Amino acid sequence: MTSPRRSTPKSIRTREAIAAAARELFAIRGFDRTTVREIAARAEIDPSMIIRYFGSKEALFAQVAVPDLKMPDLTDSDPRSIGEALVRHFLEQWEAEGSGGGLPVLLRSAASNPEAAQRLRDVFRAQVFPAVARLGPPETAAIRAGLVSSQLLGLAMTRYVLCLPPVVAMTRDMIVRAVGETVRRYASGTWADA
Amino acid sequence: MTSPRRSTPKSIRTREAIAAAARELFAIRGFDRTTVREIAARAEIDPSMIIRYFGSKEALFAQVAVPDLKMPDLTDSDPRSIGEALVRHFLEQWEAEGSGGGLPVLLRSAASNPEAAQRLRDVFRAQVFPAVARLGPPETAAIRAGLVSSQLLGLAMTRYVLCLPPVVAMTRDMIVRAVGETVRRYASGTWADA
DNA sequence: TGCATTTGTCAACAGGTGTTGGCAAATACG
DNA sequence: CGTATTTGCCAACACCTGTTGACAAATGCA
Repeated sequence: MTSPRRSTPKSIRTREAIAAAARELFAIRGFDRTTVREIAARAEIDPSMIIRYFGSKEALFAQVAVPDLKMPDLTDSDPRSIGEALVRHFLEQWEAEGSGGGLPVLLRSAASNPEAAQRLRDVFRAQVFPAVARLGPPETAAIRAGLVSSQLLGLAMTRYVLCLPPVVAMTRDMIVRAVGETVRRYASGTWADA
Repeated sequence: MTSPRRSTPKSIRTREAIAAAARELFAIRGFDRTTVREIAARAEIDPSMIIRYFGSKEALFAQVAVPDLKMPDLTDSDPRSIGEALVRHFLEQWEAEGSGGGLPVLLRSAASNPEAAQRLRDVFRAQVFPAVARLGPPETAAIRAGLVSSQLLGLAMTRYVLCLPPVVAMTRDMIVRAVGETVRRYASGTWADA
């Protein structure tokens, strides 16, 4: 008996083709409206391969919907510019990975898919919260992070998911200037000032 | 031949039972994850009745997903309080109608359902835009309304749809104070001030 | 009361879903 | 080269979907 061989170069290529096709479709249609057969067609393989490679449609989604926000450490930067920096980073992150990123995938499905929603809450707790916590008093960290998320998530919804015309038409710099100040206020916890 | 009679008291009752059940389920599961049979079970009638009364599942959704934001006219109120007034109105509106309102229904489905998204854009144009337009210079009306929507929609998403713990835990007054200032800035168009 | 119309139930349809097993071809390894 | 293993396609499964039509019961009107 010979040692069982696994993950040959060919299998890796198709595996990534499936993952790429899944990311694109999940990101523009959401989990429910994307069928296994559609993913297979885009990856140019048989639907049954998806099950063999990933086990199930849900498992494929779980492997594909893993956002990495790459949150920067803004502890040492000018407190007046952390808001604009955060917004700019968020926009660049989204538009760079296009509609194949983990965050677009999650945001499309989170409203109607409980597991996607849970995953998004995990992203908040593991990535947004720690980054925002450092920018103000610890006792208000959760609220500050929550408010920052409400604005950034709303921005992503209106601009990329819902495609509200005025928000889509705005340039990146316009958004950075307008929303940056909001995020700065939220992140630093200075909204109670009279 | 006698005149065909229609909309008897009994038919009206079941018709509204179907609509009510549909509103509740659409609002918590979204359009795709809600089945005709589920709606029928909750309304305690036969699935086929839904088709006979409304024509199709999509037509039922269209009849049920008609939000009325009841936007107040804030032209004559104190400019410094319009933000807080708008946020408070938005929160009360949402929590009053519970999960049976037209806006919750739409927001759950808009991310993955193109027709629901179009409907939400219509609500923006017909209700949010006119109300915000009066609160500042006309040439920036679209952008101001877009920014207001991004924050209010993000708030609804994080608090009611995604249920981000810190945002859920905040009291209504805390949200009004923190987010009100943001909405005021957006609505009046004073975010470019150095 | 008599009769047309409506309201409701049941069963079934056609189509699409995720998923499975079998089998031919390609592939890697001794 | 020979062979064990993998890769891929095909057909089919069991299930669920929205929707339809036939028929019985209830109902409103003259």
